[in-house]
Amino acid sequence: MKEEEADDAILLQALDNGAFLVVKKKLTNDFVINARQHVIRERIHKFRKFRISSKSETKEVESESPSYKKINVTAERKKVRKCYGNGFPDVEFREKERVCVKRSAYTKRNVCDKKVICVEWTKELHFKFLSVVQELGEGNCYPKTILDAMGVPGLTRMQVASHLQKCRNGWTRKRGIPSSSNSDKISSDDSKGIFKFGRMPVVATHVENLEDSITSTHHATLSKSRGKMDVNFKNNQYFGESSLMNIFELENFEPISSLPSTQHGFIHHNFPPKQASDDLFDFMNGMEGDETFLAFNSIQ
DNA sequence: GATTTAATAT
DNA sequence: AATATTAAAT
Repeated sequence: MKEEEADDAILLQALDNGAFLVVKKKLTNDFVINARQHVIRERIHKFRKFRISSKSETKEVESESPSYKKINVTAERKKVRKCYGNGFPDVEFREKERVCVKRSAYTKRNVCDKKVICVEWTKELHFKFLSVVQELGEGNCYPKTILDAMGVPGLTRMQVASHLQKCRNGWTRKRGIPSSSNSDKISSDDSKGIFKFGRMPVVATHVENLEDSITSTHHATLSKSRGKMDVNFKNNQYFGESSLMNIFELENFEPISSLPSTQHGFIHHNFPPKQASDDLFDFMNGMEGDETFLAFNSIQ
């Protein structure tokens, strides 16, 4: 076997085992910078649509690609007004969280971009969810109950509710409720209407789906051209910044344009460039193993 | 008034 | 597709 083929075999094996990032040893600072740029680029991409040009009434989308469109802001405003009414706040503090969540794209200045913080329902988190749900049993699965039982620090009730909704609907958010549910509810016990709320999701199905989903999404594609890039990302969601963030155990971070404020207890939320590079470098070099390739997994 | 849920927005 | 957010229902 040629050396290159052997390398590919190892790479593929690592990817099959769930690695989302494969990096050649020995790490160079160039790589770190490169990786970081990927993160930055994605971050920019994520927020660029919120950037508003103050002069024209168009929302500017700055980019190297020509495929970005300009969006009529007034039309958008109408839409927003329709959704939220006239006096909607553009800043909202979530329950019990110190995280400031900004909503919608309409501030006078582009001073702050907004960040909607999403919880990633990792395998671990979902399993915890499932075990709690099973413990609670049919008829007792309320978002709040589940949330309390789970005991996960930053998690909110709404997030649990959202997840619960998806699980109940067969891992989707499609409209129609399973046809059987109505008849079950009414026929089996109508005295209290107990079955109406607190419904338990169908656990077995979801475990299956989850496994499938995870394994499939973690098959990164090997790039044919070697030497160019040592990182292979399949898609933004699983191989992008959130994965990198997981490595650092960073929960959330702010858009580039927003500023410092190092929260107590949290590692740089604003992710200063220099610091980030150094951290990544240290982290990866500190890893065990002396193989040609080093692979690690975002979901363990 | 708080929570749950379905529906919808992002 | 996955999650957040809203608005109606309880």
